[in-house]
Amino acid sequence: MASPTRQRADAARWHTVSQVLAVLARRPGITRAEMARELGLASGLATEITARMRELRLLTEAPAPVRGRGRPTTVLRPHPEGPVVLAVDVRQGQWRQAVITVEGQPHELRHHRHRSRRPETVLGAVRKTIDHALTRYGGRLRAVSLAVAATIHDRHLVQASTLGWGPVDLDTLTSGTSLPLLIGNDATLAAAAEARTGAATAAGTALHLIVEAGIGGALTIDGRPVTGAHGAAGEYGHLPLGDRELRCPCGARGCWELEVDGRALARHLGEPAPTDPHGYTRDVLNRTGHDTRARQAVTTVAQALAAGIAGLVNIHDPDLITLGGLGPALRDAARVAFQNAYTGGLMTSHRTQPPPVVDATHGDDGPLRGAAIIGLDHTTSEAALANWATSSRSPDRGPARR
Amino acid sequence: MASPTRQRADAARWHTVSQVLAVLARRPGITRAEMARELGLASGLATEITARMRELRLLTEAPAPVRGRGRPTTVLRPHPEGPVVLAVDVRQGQWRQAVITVEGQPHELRHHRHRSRRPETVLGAVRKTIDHALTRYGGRLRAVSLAVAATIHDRHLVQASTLGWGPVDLDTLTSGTSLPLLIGNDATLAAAAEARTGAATAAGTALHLIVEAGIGGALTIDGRPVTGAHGAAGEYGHLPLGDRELRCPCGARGCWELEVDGRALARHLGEPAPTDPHGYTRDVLNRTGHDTRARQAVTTVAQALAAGIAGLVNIHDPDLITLGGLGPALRDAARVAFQNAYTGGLMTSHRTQPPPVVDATHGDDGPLRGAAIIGLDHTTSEAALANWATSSRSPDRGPARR
DNA sequence: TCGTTTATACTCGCGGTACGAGCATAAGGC
DNA sequence: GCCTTATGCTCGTACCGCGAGTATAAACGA
Repeated sequence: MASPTRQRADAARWHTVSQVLAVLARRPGITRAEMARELGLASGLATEITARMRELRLLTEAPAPVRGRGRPTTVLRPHPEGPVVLAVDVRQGQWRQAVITVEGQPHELRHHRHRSRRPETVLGAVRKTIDHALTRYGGRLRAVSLAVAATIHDRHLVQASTLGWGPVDLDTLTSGTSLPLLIGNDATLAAAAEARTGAATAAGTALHLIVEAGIGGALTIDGRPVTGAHGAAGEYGHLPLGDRELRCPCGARGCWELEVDGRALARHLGEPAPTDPHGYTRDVLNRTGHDTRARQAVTTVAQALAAGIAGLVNIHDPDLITLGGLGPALRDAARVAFQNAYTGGLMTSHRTQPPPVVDATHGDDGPLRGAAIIGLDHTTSEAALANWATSSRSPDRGPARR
Repeated sequence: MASPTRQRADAARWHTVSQVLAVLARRPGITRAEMARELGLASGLATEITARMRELRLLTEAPAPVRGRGRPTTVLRPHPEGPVVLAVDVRQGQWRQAVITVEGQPHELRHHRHRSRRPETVLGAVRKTIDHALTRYGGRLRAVSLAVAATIHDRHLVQASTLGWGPVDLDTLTSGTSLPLLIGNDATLAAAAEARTGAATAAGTALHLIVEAGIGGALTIDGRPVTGAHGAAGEYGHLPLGDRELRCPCGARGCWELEVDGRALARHLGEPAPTDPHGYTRDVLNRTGHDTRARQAVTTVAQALAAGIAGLVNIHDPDLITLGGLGPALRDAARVAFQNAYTGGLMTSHRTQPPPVVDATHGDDGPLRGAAIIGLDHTTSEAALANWATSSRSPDRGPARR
């Protein structure tokens, strides 16, 4: 079917094209001249690359606003018929979606409430959106990237405690479509978002931790989350930093998150375990102004959080730590205690310049943005670009519906 | 000085050459035909690459022992005038050295006892060896790779408790020579050795832990250790998994290693803290046959080790864990307790197929072999090869002494 | 012993990428 | 209206890797 010439063209090097797209995602609205400087491209190559990418429907060029002397340059923009990715974030109570172009900006951002918590209902709604996107974008849709508040193992959803789900087969979402489905834990993807477009962009190695119902997170190295052998890494809440007498629903004992989230606060206050740990924590935090016992409980929890983070600094040696979810609130409610527990838990060699613990910037959108990033990474990989080129180049088939 | 032609040649792609060397190090004594198959090289390219590498003094070819029909092929061997790396491992009581060719096998392996523990004495002896290697190998010596039993931070030795060293400037080892000096923590490099040529070669993500005086180790991803922002990652012994009441010499509290090494055994047995935790642990292990209290203490320690490992599996999700130092002995002395504590500490999602905990294979040579690997990685990187080519190609200067 | 089979090595032309020199172009500044 | 400045475009060149075709060196078999 494919001629020898075609085959060779498919095997061409997409390295530079991929680089251009990576820079475009990092600096949306960049001009062609800046791009060439950033990548050290000779002007001739810049001409050739942009021409090729235009032809491949990867980007368009618009006249750039003039700045001083010199021949005007152009602004690089996603092509109106270029590849897109559908990012989805499934969490407790609601799910979100966004469509992303090569520029990395989320479009068509939408939130939906779950009609029921049953997996079939939720996944059915997501599936509908995917089908809708397929009819709308056809061959332009290159991947679906899913963030889910659940334990992931080899692309399988093993358990989602906040959703009340056991094992769920996620491949039904794209079965029959030949669309690649990327799956990631929500905290892991939020970490990717912080590392790429959030508070940790300057860090080579960063640790993102999010306190919600439990503690999740991920270590990122050069913007890529460390996902482990089966994509299950990052369950920091289940490191046994806590009281060995306490049994965790995960099956282990002494899990860190039992000392940090709403369950810990309830224990310290002698109240029953909350059904909604997140809301409960907010309530207790609001009481700290006048309620001494609440303040004391929050302080203890903040110390447990800080001491754990210090231990993680000892093993990971990150440039910085980003805190998400309730983390910043817990820290702000007991700043001094937090800071003392943090530096006190560091090895002395880290104490001269302790890695800063900063608030995450993406908030609730972290997982969705992370999913977008991972999806975009996939779509702008050299292999995927070669693939896009073959479907884009043969006008007889067009960017085919699949 | 350099002609345009030369410049362009320097900027040539060393990718394939680097790949060939990587395969050569993984499979010493490989034939040219096998190499071509492994890398998927067309026979024409194999011819061209080997010719170039011969010319660059990167390898030589010798007739391969004949196997069945077909035109005989050749065995690829390091060039007698090819690049070499000096690997050094400095530890308590002694230091070791080896010279490594592109094949990765250590040559001229030597052990030296420290004449005194003073840093000046030890580093002076190492410096002498480096100078000696420089006169012997000249421009062939491309890097010195140092493993040291110490906390490393931004290429600086911060503290070496077993050696009794405070901050030490290591750059004196190569000052004035323009030789690249690579520095790594001993446990980190042992992890690299296990991942590349040891028990974890099949694993994509592996965790290596070594119990000596304290616990060190590293996570490896595709054979590369995760070193953190300043090369200080891997201090697993200083994760606060233990008793918060115990103060660690590192400055923190509740460090894991206080529950696992000789100090823990002494505490459990009501004996004074040992000056030599390693030897003390060996003694206690030898007593377990007849001494019930010793057996009980070892069991407790083995459980602390196993429970910690389980927690690390929860956060890292490795394919497997390699245990070095006293780890295997502790485990073997209380197999059932270890196994129960291990699986008991895992999240249920990891329990169906818990990552195996296996003995490390390199033993005491791990750090030296790891240093060799890192040094070789550096020397066979594309940039370093381009560098080698420029000095190798201009016969007027020869492989210059620097 | 000599053709046949098999596995590998060598030669050569082609397509493709990237570089860089030189030229063209479109703005502001004087 | 020229000069300066910044950028885009054209084109020749070097080099890489592919693949088809050919050559070579061994074992095998009649």
